[in-house]
Amino acid sequence: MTILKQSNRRKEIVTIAARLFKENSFDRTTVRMLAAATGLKSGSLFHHFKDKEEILVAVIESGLKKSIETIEKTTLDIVDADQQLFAAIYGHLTTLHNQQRDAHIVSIIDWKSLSDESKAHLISLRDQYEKYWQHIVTKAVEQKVLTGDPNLVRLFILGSLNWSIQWFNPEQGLSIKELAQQFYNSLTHTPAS
Amino acid sequence: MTILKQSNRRKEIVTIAARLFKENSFDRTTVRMLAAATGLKSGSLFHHFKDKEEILVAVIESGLKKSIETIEKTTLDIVDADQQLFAAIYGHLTTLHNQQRDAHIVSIIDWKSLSDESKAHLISLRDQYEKYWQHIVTKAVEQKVLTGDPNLVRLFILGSLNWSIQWFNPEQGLSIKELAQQFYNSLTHTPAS
DNA sequence: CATCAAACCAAGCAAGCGCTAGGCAGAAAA
DNA sequence: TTTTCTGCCTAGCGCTTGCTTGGTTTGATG
Repeated sequence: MTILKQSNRRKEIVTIAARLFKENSFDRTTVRMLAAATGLKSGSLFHHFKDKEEILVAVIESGLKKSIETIEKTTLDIVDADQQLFAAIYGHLTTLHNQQRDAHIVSIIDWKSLSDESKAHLISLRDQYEKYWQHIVTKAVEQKVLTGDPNLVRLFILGSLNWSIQWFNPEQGLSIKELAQQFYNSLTHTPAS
Repeated sequence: MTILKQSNRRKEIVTIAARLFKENSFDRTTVRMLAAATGLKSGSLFHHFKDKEEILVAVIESGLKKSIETIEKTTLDIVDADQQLFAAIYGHLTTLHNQQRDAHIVSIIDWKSLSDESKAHLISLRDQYEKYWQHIVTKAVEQKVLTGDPNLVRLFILGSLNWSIQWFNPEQGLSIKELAQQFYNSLTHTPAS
């Protein structure tokens, strides 16, 4: 609201902050660590952000926006419910583990560190993202690809995917696409090829 | 190592700490908050624990032990793979959301705040718990109740269940048992009754 | 060249943090 | 009765934290 034009410097800081927040969590990342990583002195950060929390908000916001962008691009022009479901799974795992990964991961982990005001703004973004999922899951249930209350099924699936940040490492073993395939198969009871 | 006999006072502190850690996270819970909640002065806590991290370790340990106890009691004498799976799901959700809930939740959230030495000890406990799950899932796959690589399927399921701490509230709407049932149905594609 | 705002630095403050040291009361042990 | 031990308090130390203040550099613009 204050700074309309997102300066490049700001974006750089957000990118670096996302990485540090992911590695250490928000609370354990000090402004001095952020300063060192960005090549600034600690005080100079507050020229770009009014306080530390504003950095976190910017990080989470960027991650959520990227996720929304991804799910729009990769699912909106698919007709079949099962293919659409797979695309959504693959897209979600990609934003988590690969492209822009850091930002989305932070949005999953550090909600607790946010003040109520900041939360309200970000929750509406998150809701927007989940609406896409809701639509996809509902269609999949109607066409018997999935079973159960769409609302709960959506929560089950997203939880499962989000949890992968705890154990999945794309640099060893499975690729992201393979993981998505395995996940889709288990979910829909499709036998392995 | 120092205190072999677990004093009652220690257990009380662990219980209260579990609640606070869950509400605020470990990092945002100060020793002064712990002291206030236990009715002690902040310094007195260190008569029972050598440092703050030892309190976290004790909390997580108690939560994991409770989970192991629960899965043993509720699944070990069941023969059918599908019933065993349901019991494990129900048991896990129970330790998360009801009985002793705070402790297990903390073990899910606050791994990052642990030093490497503390982690090693707790991971072996967690592995022990997951071995039970591995066994149950493997059997379920063999009997076509579930589909896919048992290792991955286990991670999918536990992730999904753990994620429920982000959105599920047993005091409004669904009961824990109903949630478990819904989850089981979606997972196995069992049509709703 | 002069101007001015944006971007940064140097220095440090106030508050809060985990934790320690030393002492004291009361019960148990000798 | 004296000693010992446990559980707690009082007081505060040393350090780190997020953030502020006042001044300096830089680069674009008239």
